[in-house]
Amino acid sequence: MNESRRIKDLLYEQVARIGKAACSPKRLELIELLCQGEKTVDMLARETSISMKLASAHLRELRAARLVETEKQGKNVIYRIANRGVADFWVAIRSLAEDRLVELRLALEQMAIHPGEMAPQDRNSLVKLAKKGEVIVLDVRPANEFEAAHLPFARSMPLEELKSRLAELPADKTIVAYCRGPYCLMARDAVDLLRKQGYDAVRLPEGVAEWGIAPVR
Amino acid sequence: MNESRRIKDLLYEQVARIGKAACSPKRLELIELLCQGEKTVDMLARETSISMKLASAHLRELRAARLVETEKQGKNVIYRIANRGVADFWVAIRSLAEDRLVELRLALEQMAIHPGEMAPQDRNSLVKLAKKGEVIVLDVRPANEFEAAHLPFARSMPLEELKSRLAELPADKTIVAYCRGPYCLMARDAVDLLRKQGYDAVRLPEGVAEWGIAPVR
DNA sequence: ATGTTAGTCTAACAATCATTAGACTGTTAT
DNA sequence: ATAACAGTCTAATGATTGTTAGACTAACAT
Repeated sequence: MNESRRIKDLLYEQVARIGKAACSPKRLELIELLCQGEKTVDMLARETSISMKLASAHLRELRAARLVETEKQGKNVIYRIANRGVADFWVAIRSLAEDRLVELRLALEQMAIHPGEMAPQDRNSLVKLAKKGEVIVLDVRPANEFEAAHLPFARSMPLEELKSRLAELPADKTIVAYCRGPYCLMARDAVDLLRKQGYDAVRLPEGVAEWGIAPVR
Repeated sequence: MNESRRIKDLLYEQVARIGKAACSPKRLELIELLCQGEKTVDMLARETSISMKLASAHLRELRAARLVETEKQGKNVIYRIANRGVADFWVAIRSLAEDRLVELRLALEQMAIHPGEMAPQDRNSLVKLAKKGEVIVLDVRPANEFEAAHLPFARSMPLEELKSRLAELPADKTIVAYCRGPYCLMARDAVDLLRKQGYDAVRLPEGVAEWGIAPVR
């Protein structure tokens, strides 16, 4: 009888290792970033506004749970998610959180007060429109993230370059901007800028993780 | 710039509340139990081999994350999972853990050394066989869990009653026993007993949560 | 060789969490 | 009324974490 207790405790303890990896806000943010593509420690530290030391410590936890893998390249250490299941898990825990926690839904609604928020629509029809060139799907993340993975028929134009590259965008097409996902504000800022310039722009609050597109390499 | 940092921190913090609920082995075990159907605090405490006080404290955490709900019934407090999404999450985190953690896979293989472990097979064909009565799908969990939710065409025969009710089982049919899921040992014990009695019995290491069947009420 | 960059490791402190004990609150039974 | 039951709440403990600082290492540049 106590035998099976020991076995059980062992099993649940292992599953809890994944929970432990997911119980810190910063670690979740790191996972989301890594879903966009591989990154070095200080890229991750800068994006999450924490010290490299702290980033390193959090990444160690994620590695202990085998959710991320590393590779040394020159003097950099490159982190990436272990596989697509990790990205799926990030989407799953986020969607459970949004389902259960009113506070989170409220905060997201606050964000959506900005003009140009897009109602989540059918992905297939968006892809068709993008394929025919009837809308421009604009990826405003840094270029290396676009290279690692992007939505079908998307064009890369990182937020920092947007202002100076406006001439490349046709003024008569609807522009659908997206970034890292619903918690990332780059697409929102891009839409603000585009609308001020007279473009018909909307934000798609999804990214490659939500579309189930895994980064290459 | 710092404005969006604050917003982001808030969002990830909310998601981390779900992670925190899932970072303790005992809380995961409680979630799994509640996936079988509603239960009182001391039922949960007994099943998980912890004190009622500790169970109460863990359940408070789960309630803070809105993963469970309570209802007072007489002098008992009844806990149940908030909705089916919670059960889906339990299956998701477990499957990520099994994918990523060799230690967990090894422990599960140890368990499967027992005779009568069934290879995970097509659910539809199992249901068809059960419907035609060509196999007996046997639910060996306590009766109230069977009532809350069970696999299609399953028969209830709780493990404790199994020995005394053997006469009810046809000796010429294959018996597929299941319980609360892969981490529960009741079906394994049932299969051991049935095989000793000469039955052709196998264990299906799945339960209602894995089949996406939510408990009623 | 020396310094710089990019990162890890260890130790330490503070903060949080798990667990238990003890007092407390309703509810039912007598 | 009183006792028993089922559970919560508070406070206290020890154990784990989060976070930072300082020493360290490996790769590259000069």
